[in-house]
Amino acid sequence: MSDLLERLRGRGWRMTAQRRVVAEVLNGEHVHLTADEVHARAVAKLPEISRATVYNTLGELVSLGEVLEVTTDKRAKRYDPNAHRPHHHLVCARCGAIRDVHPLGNPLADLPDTERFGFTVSDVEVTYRGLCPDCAGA
Amino acid sequence: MSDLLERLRGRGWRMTAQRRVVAEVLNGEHVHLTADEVHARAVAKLPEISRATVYNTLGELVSLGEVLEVTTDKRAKRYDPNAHRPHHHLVCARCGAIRDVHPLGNPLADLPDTERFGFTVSDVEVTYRGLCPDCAGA
DNA sequence: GCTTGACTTAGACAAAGTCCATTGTAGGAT
DNA sequence: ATCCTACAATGGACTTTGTCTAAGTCAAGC
Ligand SMILES: [Mn+2]
Ligand SMILES: [Mn+2]
Ligand SMILES: [Zn+2]
Ligand SMILES: [Zn+2]
Repeated sequence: MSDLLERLRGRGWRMTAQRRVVAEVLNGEHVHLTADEVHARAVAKLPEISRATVYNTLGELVSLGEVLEVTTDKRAKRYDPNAHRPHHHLVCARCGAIRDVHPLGNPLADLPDTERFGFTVSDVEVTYRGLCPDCAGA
Repeated sequence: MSDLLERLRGRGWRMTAQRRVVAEVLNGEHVHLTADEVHARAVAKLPEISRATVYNTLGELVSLGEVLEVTTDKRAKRYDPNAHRPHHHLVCARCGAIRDVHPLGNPLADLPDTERFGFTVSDVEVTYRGLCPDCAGA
């Protein structure tokens, strides 16, 4: 998305080949790649890009609110370019496939005051788990 | 809980000092310790217990359904002895405090068929985030 | 085209977790 | 009570994921 790149340049981001490539890799719907996966795809386009730069760039994109960190997987964080429409995730317990989903209702409203222990609750993260059609299809 | 130990012995678990100590450490409400924290507390009661044994025992307790793995923290998995009453978690974004919570309603019902992509959805995991009273009180 | 501070790099380091060969022991058998 | 043996514990090597740093490179403004 050159949209994204424009926006970042406007925010004073110095444009480099490495950052362009990372932004290109993080493009599309239902994209939830680990840092290593991003690195592997970036290397295919720009062989000399380093792991550290991928980590740095992902971290910056997260700070800037352009990419979300998702932790559906207990092993590695995943990076989600769909940061502008709030959503939750549906994960296949067998193969790990991840889809963006948009449930009805607001789970925040379902948490009664008596269950808040005085916390100021500001956010909720929901992960649905099950089997994808491929993995369920006997 | 000797309840737990009894149940496990009934299932053919060989009872050892190490397993007893790990089970003792995992006792109480709102307990969500990392493996290393479990190890530290276990060492206080049984100095020679090894890290590997703590990991093995926690893994077995999870397989047996007696302990839940919780991943509210992106760093280390946490182990939750409250496995018999389904619940969700409320996490302080600042200090990491974790409380068990029991929301109303069933978030599974809030996911329309059109948002299921053919998945067989069987479970949902909800994490509320905010600030605990201590961290919110400036 | 210079200059310069921001960016990139390779590799060391760290934290969380797994694996394995060896040693120890719980609990049934005698 | 003692023996046996399959199961469990141990320490350390190894892997994975991520962070940090010192030195080299380059985008962009002048
Ligand atoms: Mn997503
Ligand atoms: Mn819990
Ligand atoms: Zn699947
Ligand atoms: Zn707090």
